[in-house]
Amino acid sequence: MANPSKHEVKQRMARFEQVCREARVRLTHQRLEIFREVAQTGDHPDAEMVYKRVRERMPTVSLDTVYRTLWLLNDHGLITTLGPSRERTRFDANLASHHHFVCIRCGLTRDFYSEELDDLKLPRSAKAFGWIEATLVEVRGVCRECAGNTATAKKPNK
Amino acid sequence: MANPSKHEVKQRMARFEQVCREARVRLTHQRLEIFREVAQTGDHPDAEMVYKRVRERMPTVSLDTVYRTLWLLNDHGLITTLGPSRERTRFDANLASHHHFVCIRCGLTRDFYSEELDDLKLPRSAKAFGWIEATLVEVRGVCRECAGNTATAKKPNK
DNA sequence: TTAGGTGCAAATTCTTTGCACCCTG
DNA sequence: CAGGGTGCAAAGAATTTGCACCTAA
Repeated sequence: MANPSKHEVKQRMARFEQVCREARVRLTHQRLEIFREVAQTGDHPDAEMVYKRVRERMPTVSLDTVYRTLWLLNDHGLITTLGPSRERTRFDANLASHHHFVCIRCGLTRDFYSEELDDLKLPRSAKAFGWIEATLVEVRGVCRECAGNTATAKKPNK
Repeated sequence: MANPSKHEVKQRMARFEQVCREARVRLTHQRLEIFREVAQTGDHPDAEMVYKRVRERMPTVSLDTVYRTLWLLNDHGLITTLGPSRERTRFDANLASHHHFVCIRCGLTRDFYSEELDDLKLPRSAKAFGWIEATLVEVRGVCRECAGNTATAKKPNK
């Protein structure tokens, strides 16, 4: 398993406590356990998975607390989401090899092309996971419209 | 707008008709319009957006037909999805710069590190979209377990 | 003490499904 | 003309919210 080291987990927990204190966010048992669960695994669980695992140690947590806590952690920069956060599935008819620019404020996603990027040299650690079909580069940034217009920004999660 | 050229759209439509015929999938008005909608835009719409736009031309389509058709097109390789298809939001406590290996069969996602990949040279076309915060590489492939065990594969969408 | 946080249950939102009728091949 | 495809309505999932009680600071 490619889980973070004990040391790394400790660092994450420390940062979590620090950020919570600075932001005046209460350190409850639930939050502690929910964060610990995400911090100590390398497999990027979804809310349901976190819920199941935390419940083993803390049988009274509720799923809605897990959701609330995960988004809270996300809003405070303690965790991130894989792929576009809180969005529905989006479709793409471009079958040619291409890459994406994604605006982290409004979600705008545009294709771009680069032969150089289509054929990246990958480190051994990446190849070790299995057979590789394709690599694609996701460029995260702020699109021109959002950069020029603060109001375009997505509302933070409360 | 970075939409595909008229010529490109025509090619996509032609491929669509060809694939449908080969797969014995009926070419209905609905499918034609739904595919056209995805094929002619560069903005990666979700099901709801496709529905709204198609309905302007074809006021009787239903949302469920849009869903069914999009997944059908996906299953036949005529379109793809952005990010992990049909999955819920997944969380990640790894704040260090890193990249992902994603198994296209089972969804396994693992981190890997590469200073070289952290600092890719991007083409001008990518920079033109706006301010760039970070780039991350997504390696798509088949993990070792799935490669060795066909049964692990995710069921195709019916 | 006291405002923020939690669990519960109900509400929403998004997506899928069953069924009778319709239309492509 | 036959069987796949569609629209409708209803079911199912996934996620969020209102509220009364609880608890960290």
